[in-house]
Amino acid sequence: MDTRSEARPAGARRLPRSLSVADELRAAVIAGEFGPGERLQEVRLSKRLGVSRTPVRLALQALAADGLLEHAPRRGYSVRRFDATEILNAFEIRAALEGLAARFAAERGLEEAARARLEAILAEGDALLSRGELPEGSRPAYIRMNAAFHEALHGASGSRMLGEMLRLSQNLPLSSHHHVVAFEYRRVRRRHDDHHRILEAVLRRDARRAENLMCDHVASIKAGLTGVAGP
Amino acid sequence: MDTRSEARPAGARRLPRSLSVADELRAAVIAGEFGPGERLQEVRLSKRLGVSRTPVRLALQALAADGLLEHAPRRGYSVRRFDATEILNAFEIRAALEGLAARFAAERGLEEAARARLEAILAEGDALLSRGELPEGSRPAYIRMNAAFHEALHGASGSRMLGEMLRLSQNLPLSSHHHVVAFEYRRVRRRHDDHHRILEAVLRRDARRAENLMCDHVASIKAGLTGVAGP
DNA sequence: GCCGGCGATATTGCATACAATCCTCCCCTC
DNA sequence: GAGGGGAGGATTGTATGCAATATCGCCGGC
Repeated sequence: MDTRSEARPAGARRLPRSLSVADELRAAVIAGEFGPGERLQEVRLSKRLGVSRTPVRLALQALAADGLLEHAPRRGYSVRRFDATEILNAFEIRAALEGLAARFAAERGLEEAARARLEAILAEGDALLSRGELPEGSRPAYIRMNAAFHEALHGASGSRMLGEMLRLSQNLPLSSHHHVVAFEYRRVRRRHDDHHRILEAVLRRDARRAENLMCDHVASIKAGLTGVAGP
Repeated sequence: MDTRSEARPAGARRLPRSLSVADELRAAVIAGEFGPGERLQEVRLSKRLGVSRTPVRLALQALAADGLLEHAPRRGYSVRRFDATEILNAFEIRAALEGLAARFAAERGLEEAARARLEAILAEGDALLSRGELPEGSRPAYIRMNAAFHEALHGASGSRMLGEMLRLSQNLPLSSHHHVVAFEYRRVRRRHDDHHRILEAVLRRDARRAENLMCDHVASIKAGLTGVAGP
C-alpha cells in the first residue's frame, strides 16, 4: 500500500500551483474573458482562483513574457491590445517560423518515432475528411489533428527556441480580432493535402521544398482568415 | 533645482527592484558567469544581490521565459545548455526574423524620425570605418552602432512581437559557444555596406529586396562566426 | 562490497504582513 | 465655478515565516 496515499488525497498535484494558475489565466485571456486593455488585479484574481497573490503574480509575469499582458511598474498588468495589423503580422511571422521548422526537420531527417506519429496524424485527418465533408461535430477533432501535426513538426525541427517562438506566435487573444479560419470542405481538404506534401518533402529531405510548402501553407491560412479587416 | 532630490537620496530608483535584478542576472548569465547547467539558488542570489528571495524569484522566472534558464518543479532553475547546433539554428532563426523586420519596415515605410535615426547611425559607422581600419579601441563603439542599427529597424518594423522574438534570438549565453564575430576590416566594411544597401532598399519601399538583403546579411554573419564547431 | 531504506538538511512553493506608491475624491482657495 | 493640494483608500513591491519536498549522506542487510 502506498504510504503517501493519505498525503495526496484527491488532486494528487505534483506541479506547482503557479503553473496551473498560469495555464488557467492564459486560457482565459486567449478566450477573451478579459476585454482588451482590462486590468488584471492580483487580489481579485487571488480570490477568484482561491490562491494567494504569490502564484498569481508569477502567472501574470509569465503571461506578460508571452506577450499577452502588458506590465507597467506600480500599475500592474493589463490585457494587451492587438490591432488587425498585429494579427496579420503574427501570421507572417508564423509562416516564416513554420517554414524554418519544416526546413530544419528536413535537414535533420525524421526519427522513426516522429515519422510514425506524423503519418498517424495524417491518417487520422484522411479518415476525418474521407466522407467528402467535415461535419460540425468533427471540427474539434480536426482542429486537434491539425494542431498535433504542426506541433509534431515543431518537435522534429530539433530547435527548442523555434518551438517556443512558434508557441508565442499563436498566443493571441481571440477577443481582439475574432479571427476565424474557414471550414469549407474544399479549403480544409486543400490544407490537409498541403500537410501530405509537406511531410513528403520532409521525408525526402528536400529542405527547400519543405520550407516553401510550409510557408505557403501558413500564408494561405492567413489569406483564408475571416473577420480581420475583411472586405 | 529638483525638489525631489531629498526624497530620492541616492539610488533614485523608480523601477521595481525585480527588473534591475533580472537585468543584472541576465547580463551575468549571458556573460557566462554561471557555467552551463549550473543551478541558480534563490537564497544564494538573494545574498549576492542584497535583496530578498521574492524579486530574485521573479527575475529567475523572467530569465526562464527568455529561454536562458530551465526550470524543474521543486528543483529550481539552472542555466540552459546550448550546443553548437542550437547556436547555429538561432542564427537561422534570427536571419528569418531580421529579414521579416526589414520587409515590414519597407512595406510600412519609414517615418521621418526613423529615417533620420538610421541615417545618423550609418553616418557614425562611416566615420568609424573611414580610416580604412577598425582599431581595437573603436570596437565597442562599432558594436553599439551595429546593435543600434538593427534595433532601430526592429522598431521600424512596427511589430512588437517580432521585436520581442528578435530579442530572444540574441539571448544566448556566451559560455556555451564562445561565438565571436570576425573583426577584420574587410568583413566589417562589408557588413556595414550591407546596412547601407538594406536601408536604401527600405527607403525605396522594395520589401522583397530589403528582406533578401537582410537575410543574407545575417547569414553572412553566421558564416563568419568563429569558435562554433569550426574546422 | 554493493544495494536499499531512512533520516537530517537544504531548497523550493506558498501564504501573509508590511512598506511604498498611485489613484480618487473631497475640500479649500482663488 | 475652476483649479490645486491633500487625505484616504487601493494596489503593487518586498520581506519573511511556514510547510512540503528533494537531495545527500549514513546505516543496516544481503
